Amino acid sequence: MRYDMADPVISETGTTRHAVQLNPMQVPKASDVLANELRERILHGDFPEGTALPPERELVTQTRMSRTTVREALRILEVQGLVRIKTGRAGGAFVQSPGEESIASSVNLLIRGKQIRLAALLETREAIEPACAQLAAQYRTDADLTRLEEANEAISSETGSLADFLQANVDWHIAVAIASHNELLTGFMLALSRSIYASTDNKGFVDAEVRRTTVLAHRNITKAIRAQDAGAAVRRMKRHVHAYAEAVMEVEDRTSIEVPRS
Amino acid sequence: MRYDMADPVISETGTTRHAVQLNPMQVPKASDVLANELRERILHGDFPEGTALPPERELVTQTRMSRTTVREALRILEVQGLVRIKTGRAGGAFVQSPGEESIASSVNLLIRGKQIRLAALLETREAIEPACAQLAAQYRTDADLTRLEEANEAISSETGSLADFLQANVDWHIAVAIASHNELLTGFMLALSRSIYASTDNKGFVDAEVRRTTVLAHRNITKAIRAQDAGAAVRRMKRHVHAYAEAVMEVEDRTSIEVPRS
DNA sequence: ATGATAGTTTAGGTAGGACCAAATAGGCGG
DNA sequence: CCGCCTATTTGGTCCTACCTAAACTATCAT
Repeated sequence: MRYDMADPVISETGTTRHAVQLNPMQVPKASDVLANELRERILHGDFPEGTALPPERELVTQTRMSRTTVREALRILEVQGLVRIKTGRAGGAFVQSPGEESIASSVNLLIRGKQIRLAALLETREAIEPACAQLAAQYRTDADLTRLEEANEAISSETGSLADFLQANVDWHIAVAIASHNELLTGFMLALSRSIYASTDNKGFVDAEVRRTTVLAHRNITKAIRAQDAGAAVRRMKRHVHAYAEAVMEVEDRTSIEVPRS
Repeated sequence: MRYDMADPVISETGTTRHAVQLNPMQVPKASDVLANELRERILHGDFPEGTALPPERELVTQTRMSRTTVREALRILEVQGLVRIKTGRAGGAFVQSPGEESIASSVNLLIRGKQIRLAALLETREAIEPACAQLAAQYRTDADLTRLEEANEAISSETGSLADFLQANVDWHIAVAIASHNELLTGFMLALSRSIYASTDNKGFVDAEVRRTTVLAHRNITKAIRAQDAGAAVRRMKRHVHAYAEAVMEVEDRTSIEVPRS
């Protein structure tokens, strides 16, 4: 749609007028404006991580906005994980770069809000995690291997409770993601694993048998990653998560899920 | 760590005291408390989508908090995409379920904030998109096919500007994701595509040749999806995005990227 | 001197009131 | 019945005051 200048029009009073045509315009909230400004500056790297923004009352004098508005803006940035706010003297808003946590929580919101099917979660994991394994095999460092081994040990203890097992399970999967050295994938996996963990928790299909198989699969995949055998890592991870998905879906039988709070 | 009750101690004044041991405690902000409460209720489904929360001033009387606090809480929910706030009479906070948008924006923040390498973005896409293609082949509806065809036509016009081409390109990829009928994957792809689009924009390696190849690849993949040939869809998509990634990286030569504003 | 303790200062957190701006509901006149 | 206008509701902004948290400082007792 185009809005052209209209011809001048003479009104009854004789004044020359131009019939201006205005499109419905959006008046952004003051706090959003401030928040956007600060966000851009932060992301642009104007303030290195850890530096403190000016105190609220000074932002007030600088921006000539009310303290309410300034505070709202800072709150927004806090929710988005761009600043961390500390109280007390020498407190204030400290710049930080949003971590995987922020992704995870927003993914969690999506999952809970849209009541995403467990099947979809598992599908997504089947898509992402083999790739993580591949990259992990390529780029893993010694520290990554250590983390994997630790998780493996924790998961192996036959005596642990179900919750312990599931937690160790999640830890291992996260460790693989971290080893991929791809922060995006890591963020996704973090969010996914937690949600899957949560929905698997009360399914109660994890028996001793499942635990043994899981431990074995993890060991083999870890071995492939250590050997930097990307092909094997992909293949085994693919089989592992697929088997898990199948097992879950067998128990599940197409039910809508409940993902508990974060 | 455990905190046990200590034995009673007699102070010099003769008063009987119990040396209570307190762990550093976190005093949550009032607005967070309210926000959490409302969030849980919303996600729990207490308010169906589209219903309006009570007006601010009524929440004030109900919660006995100040309006400032109530407003902050609502603002948080708005940022998280759980409510949409309208002004004016009959306005207020309307419940909505967080869409792919919220994921996309938070992923975008992560990418910009952590200065994620273009290589990592492409890696991630290589991980996700073949899976999208597979699922699309399985679950695509007629509407999905229509969307794919439309994007294909838009992209085919040799006369369009670079920006048009890239936009149509993104649209097609998104269409594939949508066809997968997996909202999580769709959200991821949405975020990814935009960022990749943005960073590819000023690389200027997209010439007529690249455009022809792209169109061709899209056509073939679309065909596979139409024919519900999951295997072919995966294979072709894999090759397509991999080729694209290789081409980009060749031009890129390991440079840190600049992803412009959302 | 030294170490505990009580102020002091600087920051964010909460409260409540006043007023502005947007948008609709509802009444009024044609 | 329709269009206009006003009244009212509801969010947006500002202001001012006061509370609380935390770090610094001076003071006082040992």
